[in-house]
Amino acid sequence: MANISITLPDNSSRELQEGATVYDLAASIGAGLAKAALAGKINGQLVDLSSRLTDGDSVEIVTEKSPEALDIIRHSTSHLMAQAVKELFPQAKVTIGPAIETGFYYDFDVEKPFTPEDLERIEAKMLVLASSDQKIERHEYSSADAISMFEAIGEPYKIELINDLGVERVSVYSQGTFADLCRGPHLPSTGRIKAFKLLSIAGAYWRGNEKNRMLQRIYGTAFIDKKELEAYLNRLEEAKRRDHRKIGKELDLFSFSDEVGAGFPIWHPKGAMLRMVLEDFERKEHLKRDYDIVVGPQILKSELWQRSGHYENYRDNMYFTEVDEQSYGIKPMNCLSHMMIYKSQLRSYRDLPLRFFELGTVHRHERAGVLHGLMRVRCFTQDDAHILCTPEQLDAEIKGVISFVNDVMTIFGFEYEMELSTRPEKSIGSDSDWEQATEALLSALKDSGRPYEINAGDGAFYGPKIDIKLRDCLDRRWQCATIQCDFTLPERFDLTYVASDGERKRPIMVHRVILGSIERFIGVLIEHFAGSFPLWISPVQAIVVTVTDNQIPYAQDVYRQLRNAGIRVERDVRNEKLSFKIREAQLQKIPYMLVIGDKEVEQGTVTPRYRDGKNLQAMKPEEFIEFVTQECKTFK
RNA sequence: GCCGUUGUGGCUCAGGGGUAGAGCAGCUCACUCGUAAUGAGCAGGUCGUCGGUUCGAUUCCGACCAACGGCUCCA
Repeated sequence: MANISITLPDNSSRELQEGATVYDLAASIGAGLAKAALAGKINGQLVDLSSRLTDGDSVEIVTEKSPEALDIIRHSTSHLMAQAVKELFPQAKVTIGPAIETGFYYDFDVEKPFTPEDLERIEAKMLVLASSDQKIERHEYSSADAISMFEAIGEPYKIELINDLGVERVSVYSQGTFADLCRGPHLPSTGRIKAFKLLSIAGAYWRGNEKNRMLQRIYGTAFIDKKELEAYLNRLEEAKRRDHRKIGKELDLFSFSDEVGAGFPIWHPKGAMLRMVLEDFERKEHLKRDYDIVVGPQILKSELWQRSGHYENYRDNMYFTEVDEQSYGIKPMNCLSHMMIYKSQLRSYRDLPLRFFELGTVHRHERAGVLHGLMRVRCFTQDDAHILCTPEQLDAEIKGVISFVNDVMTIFGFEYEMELSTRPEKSIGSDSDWEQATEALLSALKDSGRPYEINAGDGAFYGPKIDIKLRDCLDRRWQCATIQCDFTLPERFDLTYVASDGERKRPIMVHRVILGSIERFIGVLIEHFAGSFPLWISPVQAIVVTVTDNQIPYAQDVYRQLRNAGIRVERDVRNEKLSFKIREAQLQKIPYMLVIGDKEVEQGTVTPRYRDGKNLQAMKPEEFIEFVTQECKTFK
């Protein structure tokens, strides 16, 4: 029999008999590797261990340590789940079941939705199937054969998928009596699946289209071993503990009320204080960067929204009101009044760029099912600005915004990623406008030296945009900042400036937010810090705590001094045990507890206890004021 | 908007066809006690809303509202 030559990742080569598989290659290298092998990579393409090699292939063995391992394990686990579901619910129709970032899911078409008890049964069945270590085999068929096969076993969704694929041949993976259309690759046998858990049941539309039938999706996750699975499940628990809705209630920051309406947060004193600190910070930072602060009204005539195109494209998300037979739209965006400010006088190229900043509160009628704590609400305040500039200035302005975002995210300690979104199907504006705007954003992204991704077709209807997603301490991503180019609104509103040659020219408008919305950003902050905010943004920075009633007059005096100095301080002079008061302040995550007993009264000091349990040296109240002031200056 | 789950005093939750219970918080009293819960007593709910079934519903059924997990959508 002829020999073939295979190249390994270290560039060494190996001779094998013709017809050898990836597994044979692993076995020829060593028994240990053969045992650890999960899949292979031939010429960069992920394949099964059973794949045959041909002469000249370069091959890599995928083991648990390979970055691709997790996806393969999860994908095979989703098949295992489908197998279990088919055994328990033979009438269920299988659809698709991919690996995702945090695990996997599989969508089924069933008459009756799954119950939590079903989930337990399915998981138990999966354990049995895994321990029986069934071989997972790949077979190739012509599309026509595959279709008749799936017709015979009554799987219409698979037939639809094959028809849409429009290819000659398809692959089918089988394990036991279960067979599924799939590109693969998969683990060699079900016994290789060692650590998984089914997590939740949800409705999901076939092919993600809400006009299609709703399927039942089961989410699960799988890891290389039990230890990693446990670590992940612990992280889920930690995320639950940090949930901003829970902490928001515990720290008395905000609430929602049926009587007020869904999606309308009510800001309690401490939450409002947190907002105020952020808003003051933003005003200062914007003034530093030559923005002008402006203010527009909450409602504007409907005719204006018609002119802007919002009425046409965004009406379903808007609230309207009518007074004296005049219809008004409650603003879902702040751009219109900013444009009217621009239009209020004749502008020269010497005036540009103009940067109008507004902490603009907007209302958007989001669909009922999408609301989520502070992350998705119907009334929120954007740190919104519109930059009007010449085409020549666009590049520098966008770069300026990106550096602004970077400065702010560094202060809060967030990592972030950038994405460019291009023209969507439903849009206004000419092709050339879109090209020019997209080009400007792209060049700024390239110049930033940071990695970025491209989301084709995900732009706003009036222009392309850069979205900035920050990562919190649990590695979750949140859309906050966005920079949107707009060639359309200046056109619609006939915005002009007089250029150096005396000609009237059209400015470009850039819509941008840094934090995004104060509401969402606070939600992210709460979860990131688990409610233990840095001193500079803590709504309550310190609390004066007395040991007994004897110290009340002095404690009041200290409280007054701190208040007058602008420290956000509270006092707890209740007739309670010190340990009880410390406990309450601790649960409120107040950075400093200023303990006052007889000793402090005598010496005219306070003893600050940080919320991590450590005491600072006893110090004079004015020293504490100085200390807090300095810390806040450096955003600690 | 769609699928599923849930909805009991301020909070966390138990209960269940015959007109409601705990802990915490609140209030009162006693204790004046130095770094995560002092003790005793009191008070507090038309069991999300509106209909239906029933001699009788908070408990069963339906609609609506809201929250939660997703889908779709988005700052």
